[in-house]
Amino acid sequence: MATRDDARRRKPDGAPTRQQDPEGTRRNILEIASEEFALNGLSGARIDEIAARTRSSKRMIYYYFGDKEGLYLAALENAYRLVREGEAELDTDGLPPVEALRRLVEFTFDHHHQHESFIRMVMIENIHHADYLDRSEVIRQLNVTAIDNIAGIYSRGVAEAWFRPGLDPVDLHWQISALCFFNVSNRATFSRIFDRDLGSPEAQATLRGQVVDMVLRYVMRADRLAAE
Amino acid sequence: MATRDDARRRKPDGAPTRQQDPEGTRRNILEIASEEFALNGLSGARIDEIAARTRSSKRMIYYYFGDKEGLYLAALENAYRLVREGEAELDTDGLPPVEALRRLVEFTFDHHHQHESFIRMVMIENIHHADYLDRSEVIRQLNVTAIDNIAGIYSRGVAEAWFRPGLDPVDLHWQISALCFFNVSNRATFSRIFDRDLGSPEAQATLRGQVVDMVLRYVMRADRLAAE
DNA sequence: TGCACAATGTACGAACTAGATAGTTTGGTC
DNA sequence: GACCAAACTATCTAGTTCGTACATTGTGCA
Repeated sequence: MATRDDARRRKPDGAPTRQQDPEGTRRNILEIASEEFALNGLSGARIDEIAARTRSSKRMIYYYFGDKEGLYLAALENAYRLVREGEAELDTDGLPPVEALRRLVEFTFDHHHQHESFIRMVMIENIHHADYLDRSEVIRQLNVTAIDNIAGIYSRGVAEAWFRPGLDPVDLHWQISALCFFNVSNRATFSRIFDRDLGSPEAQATLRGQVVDMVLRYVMRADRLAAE
Repeated sequence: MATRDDARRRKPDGAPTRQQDPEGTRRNILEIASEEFALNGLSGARIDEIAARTRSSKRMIYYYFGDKEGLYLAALENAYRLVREGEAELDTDGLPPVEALRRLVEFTFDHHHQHESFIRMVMIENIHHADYLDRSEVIRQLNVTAIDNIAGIYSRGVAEAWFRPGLDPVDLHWQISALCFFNVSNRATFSRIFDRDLGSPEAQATLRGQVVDMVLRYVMRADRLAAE
């Protein structure tokens, strides 16, 4: 298939020619818009600035996305979709429960760390009281799988007497998310206030180990822990 | 002392008279500005809107705070000061280490919960990569006491063989903060995605108990846990 | 080949927004 | 009661920002 990499083709005589590429234009706009919104927020991002960085024009933004809010919503949905797709890569089948849970937490920690702009979009969305997420049919459907994964690991762990019973997988997901999310979302203020660079590889390695530890200690039976 | 409650006094003939009250005007502007910034963010908040809600005027905002960023910085410092002052109310002296730590975590959880607009200011500041916090001499000085408190409890706990050794009080503070902060900061998106109202008193009580549990299990020696 | 419609470029305007200018009133001091 | 700095009011402006009107070009299809 002949993909179009360059935005503008040229006629044989060298004069630029308009080229139609709806999908490419749309994608290009969405990419730039996502960066700008993640960086500056909904009200902070500027349509003109987004348009300027695009290979396209402001006219096309309105043509494809309606208005600024429509563009923001599309960027938000895109961020969720990308990240949830990435999560599908995690495979804990066949691992013993404790190892599976450790793996899940490490993966979540790393994944959040690697997708800072997704984290920022979620922060921004929370500033807006999740109003736009609420309007999105798409996003809610994307979030069930994460729970299935945890629930599976947890129930195996309980069955094999490694984990204590009575915990709720959604709550577990909440706790893991809290630690992994905060690591990215509040790094700036925490680093400044306590005068530590929490973004350094060493600091991240330490935090990661502690987060794993914290979750495992929470879930595992006390008698299993004592045996360490 | 004669405090001024009404913004405008009136002459005997009933005509409004201009009244001077620098401190009151400043404080009034700061209050309204804090609300608006916490609600809408730095770029989202409107000077005109703030001025309109004030008992004062736009001119006075510039008179006292220079520009929009100056006003934002003042609001940020105010938020930190208020919350840190509130934290001083916590007293764990005389409590056994485990109870003291439990108390500390519960207090932090409740305190964050009660000061949502502070949390929002910190979120907003993180969106801005803590740039304004960086410019503030005032704020950094406010944050040492929190660590002293934790450090004291922890070292007592280790000495009395309830807590395992080798943990860093700042890291501990990080973990407690992460859980308590996330509870407020991400409530909107989490509630919507998992279709639970995490703001309800019941949900909050559950989460609170789990957070306390999580921290205690992380800090306590395994043999002490097993004895429960 | 020509038609209908999708995709794109250019220019502009109405509303908004941060901030400035100019002048007035107040309360304390000597 | 004259004087002055601080506190305050009313009004204006330069620049920005979202969004649109109108014109033009490309493409699939009858």
